[in-house]
Amino acid sequence: MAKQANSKTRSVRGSRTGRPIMALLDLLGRRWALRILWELREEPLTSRALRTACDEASPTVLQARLTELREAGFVELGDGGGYGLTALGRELCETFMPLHRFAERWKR
Amino acid sequence: MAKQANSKTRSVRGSRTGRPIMALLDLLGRRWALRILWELREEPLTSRALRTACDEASPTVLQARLTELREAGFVELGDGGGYGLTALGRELCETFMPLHRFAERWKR
DNA sequence: CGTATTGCTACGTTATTTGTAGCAACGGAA
DNA sequence: TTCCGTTGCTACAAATAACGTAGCAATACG
Repeated sequence: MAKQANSKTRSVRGSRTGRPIMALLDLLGRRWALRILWELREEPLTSRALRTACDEASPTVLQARLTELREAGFVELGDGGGYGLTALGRELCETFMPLHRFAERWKR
Repeated sequence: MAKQANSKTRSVRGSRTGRPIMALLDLLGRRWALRILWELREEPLTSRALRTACDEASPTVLQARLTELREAGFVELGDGGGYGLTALGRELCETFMPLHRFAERWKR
C-alpha cells in the first residue's frame, strides 16, 4: 500500500527567507504535527491507532499533517500499512526529545 | 499491528491529560509559537521588531501567542518595554536549538 | 505643543480545524 | 463465494483560528 505522497506544492510560510529553519519551524508549528512525531517515536502506528493516540483528532487534519510530514521525509507509510518515522524523522524526533524532561520540570 | 493506545481520554488542547509534554506540544504547536521563541533567542525585541522578524505576521496572533507564552512563563515583558525570554524560556529554547543544525542538513 | 514610539485591540475577511459520515481496497473466516 | 472487520483516506458543513488593516491609550522624545 506504499503510496506516494501527493505533491500539493503548498507554500510554506516563513520559507521565503530561504532559511530551512523557518520552513521547519513552520511545518512543526502546525496543529498535531509535533504530536504525531511524538506518538510515532517508539513504533509505527496505523492511521486509526495514531488517531486514538492523538486523542481522536479529526482524520482530516491528521491526514493533512501526515502528507506534509511524508513530503518532508520524516514519516513514511510502511508496506504492510502503518505509519512510521523514517531515519530522518527519527533523527528529528531525537532533537526535541529533551522536551520531555523539560516539560516534566515545567509542569505549569 | 495496531497496538492499543492507552487511556488518553481528553483533548490536549485543554491539557487535561495531566501530562505536561502534551500541553507543551500543544502550546508549541500553535502558529508562530516556535518562531517567536526562536526570534527572541538572542535578545529581547519590541512587539514591532518581533513582528518584523516574524515576517509581518498579524499582531492579533502574535499578541495571542505572546500572552500564552507569558502565562507559560517562557516570555516576559521587560520594564523598559520589549519582549524577552525568561530563564525558563531560554532553557526551553536551548532544548530545540539543535533543530537549527538539523534543518541545515535537511534543506528539503 | 506635535510627533513618534511603545504594547495592544476591533473587526471583517479568509484559511484551517473539527466532527461526522462514509468510501474502496484488502484480508481472514466461514 | 459472501460476510465482516480492518486498512488508508476523503466529503462536507460547522466551528474555530489566523490574517490584514486600521486604530487606540500611554509614554517619551523634540
